[in-house]
Amino acid sequence: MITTQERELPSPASIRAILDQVTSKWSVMILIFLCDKPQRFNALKRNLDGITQKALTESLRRLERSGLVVRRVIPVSPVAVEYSLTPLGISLKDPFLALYQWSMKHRTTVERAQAAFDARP
Amino acid sequence: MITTQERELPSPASIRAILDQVTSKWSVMILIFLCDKPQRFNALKRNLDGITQKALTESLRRLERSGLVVRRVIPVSPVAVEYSLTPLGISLKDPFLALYQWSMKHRTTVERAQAAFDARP
DNA sequence: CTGAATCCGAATCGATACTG
DNA sequence: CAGTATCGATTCGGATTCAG
Repeated sequence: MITTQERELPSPASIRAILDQVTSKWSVMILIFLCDKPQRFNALKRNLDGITQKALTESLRRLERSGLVVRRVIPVSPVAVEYSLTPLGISLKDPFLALYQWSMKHRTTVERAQAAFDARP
Repeated sequence: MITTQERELPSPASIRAILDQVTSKWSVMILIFLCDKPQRFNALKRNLDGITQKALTESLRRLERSGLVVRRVIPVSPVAVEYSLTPLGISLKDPFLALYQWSMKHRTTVERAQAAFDARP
């Protein structure tokens, strides 16, 4: 029997809820790009190569909702919107960078494993 | 124009494909549990508290396909199946532990940020 | 015990069009 | 420029059933 009462360990489900926010579709890539400097909507869109407006909007909302990203409207014409990391967002930099570098390092290994798996009898 | 030819940097899309495998729904939690020791299907299911058979099966398949997990059938009766990490899977331990610990540490902060966001006018 | 197969409604996706 | 609205397509999730 697993309980969370009186324990400092939260339930797996509640941790996974957090992980879900943080590892959702474009989150890692967006955070990585925002680490460099605050960026505007279309700058992110260009960098992310392949993301749709809708997906980018939704991802940024989710990150904003979780307190990782700040959305700042700059009242010029036409309107500019700049996204930047909060301190909480910055605290994810190291873990995300580790994930990102892992992905770069092991990309071809993973791709080969997948191809081999798919070619199985 | 972005190309990947002759560059050591893969395209964002190809990196995200890898990240998707690795950060997909239950991956982090499964890998964390498998770090301790190889485990059987139902042991994982119990530990993961809330996962369905289908989701666990699919997650394990995905991890196996990407070369992170090995599935070993132990021919006893009734049949036992043990899942364990490959060296590649083990190499994810540190990044995932970092993510996991971040989630535990900042869980309440994130939850409060979400509640505040949702309560906005 | 460890799954595979199926069904079905819900959620998500991508493309397109439109707006301040 | 930075979105919102909409719609059809695909995928996903959970429940159930069956099998080696």
